[in-house]
Amino acid sequence: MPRVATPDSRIASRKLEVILRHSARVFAEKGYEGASIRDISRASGVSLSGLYYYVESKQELLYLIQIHTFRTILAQLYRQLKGMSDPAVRLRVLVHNHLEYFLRHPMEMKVLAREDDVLAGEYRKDVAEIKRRYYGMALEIFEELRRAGQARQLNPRIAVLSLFGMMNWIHTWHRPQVDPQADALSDVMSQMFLHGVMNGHRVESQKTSRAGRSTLKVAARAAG
Amino acid sequence: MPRVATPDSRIASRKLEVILRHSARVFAEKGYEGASIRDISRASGVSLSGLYYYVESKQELLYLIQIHTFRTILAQLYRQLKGMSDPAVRLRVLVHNHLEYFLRHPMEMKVLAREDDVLAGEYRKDVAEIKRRYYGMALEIFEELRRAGQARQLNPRIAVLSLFGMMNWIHTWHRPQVDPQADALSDVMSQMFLHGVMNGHRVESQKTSRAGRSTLKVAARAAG
DNA sequence: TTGTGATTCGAACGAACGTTCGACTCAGGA
DNA sequence: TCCTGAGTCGAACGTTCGTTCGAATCACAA
Repeated sequence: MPRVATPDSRIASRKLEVILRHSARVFAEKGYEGASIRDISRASGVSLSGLYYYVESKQELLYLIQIHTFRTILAQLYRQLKGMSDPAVRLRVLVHNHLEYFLRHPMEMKVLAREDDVLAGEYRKDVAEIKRRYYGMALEIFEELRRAGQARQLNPRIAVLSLFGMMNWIHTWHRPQVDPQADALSDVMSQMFLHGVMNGHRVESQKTSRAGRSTLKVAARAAG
Repeated sequence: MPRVATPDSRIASRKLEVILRHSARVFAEKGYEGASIRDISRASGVSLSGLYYYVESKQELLYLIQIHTFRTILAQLYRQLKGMSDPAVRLRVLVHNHLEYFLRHPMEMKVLAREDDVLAGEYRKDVAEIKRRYYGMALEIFEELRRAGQARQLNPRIAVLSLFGMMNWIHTWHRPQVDPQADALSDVMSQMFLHGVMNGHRVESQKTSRAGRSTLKVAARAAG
């Protein structure tokens, strides 16, 4: 069953699934470069050379983990957005979908967030493309928010990438025993993104904002 | 001059400075594990064995980069916060200080953000401690914001870590030629953190918030 | 000039790396 | 019974890894 070209049919093999699951754990724990094929062999219970029956190289291991994770998240997102039209709700769905998947698959999440630069060639292009599709979805939703007259005049690229930053950084600090789970967490983060942490006070005008900035400038100068 | 215990006196050596600067670049480009001492030797123009006159191990290279960066950021922050009392301004100072340093030292920033788990033993403890101090500063400022009655009832840990997520994620996407510089960027991110991206609409009440959440639940169920 | 400690480096160490190869087992069809 | 192809693995390949060591060079005080 393995040895085929398309990633999806590859994953059809039960044993490859097991290998990928253990690989994700090992990559998450030691990083891609820090993890050795021998570590993965030991963790998955497959002999060193046996791994190469299912996979062409260490890079392909990482590629399969990344591409499968992105595909799944994106497919779930499309399904959940169907029928939703209110931009604010659509954004909350995106956040919830992202966090729900990430907290259910913390190892894959860590690998996705950290091993961004290591893939090369066709692997890299493939992953970059699906990632761009995902980013595009978020951007679209934010633009809808703006068109609906609800979002302020912000650089959309920065707004969306900041949102992803909030979400993806979770892998560095989230402890399941201590921190809120996906439902509560996505509520908080959606609220923060949409309305910030401040209370009833109105948003500063552009003018006050400028004044605030120059305050910083003065402070910086005073501090040397 | 080198071969001394305290990191600060170590950096007093000009040549060690050069080595650390090139090390940071190499670590940023290939990751800690992916980078070899030979890469660093080549980049810094110091022979392979020559490096070990200035440094005990590859780990110490990473340690010196991280500890020096944190020390500098923290010291600058203390200086700039002196005399500022308005919590909102203090927060903006923190954000500006963070981004200003990070965009001026993108390599160190990448190393700090990515190589969080690789240090061991005393190195690890040292870095963890100063990082905790930095996090504590942010937490304090957020609590001031709350005491001043300005911040909503949010889990402070999540709020602060989300802010750091926004800021630290920058290393994955910021292109100096395309994206705003530190001043503009810290304005946008401070505003986003404080007031969110939404327009004049009032923050949803707790009740509407719950309704919003259950909307997601229904959507998730409908989507299977 | 000689001696000394700081600095630099070429060459080598053993260990670990990703990958390959040929042999083996085993189930199922002829 | 024999053959075939999928699945599995031990052993080894050549390379690269972090680190060490002893010798060479240097600046400078005696």
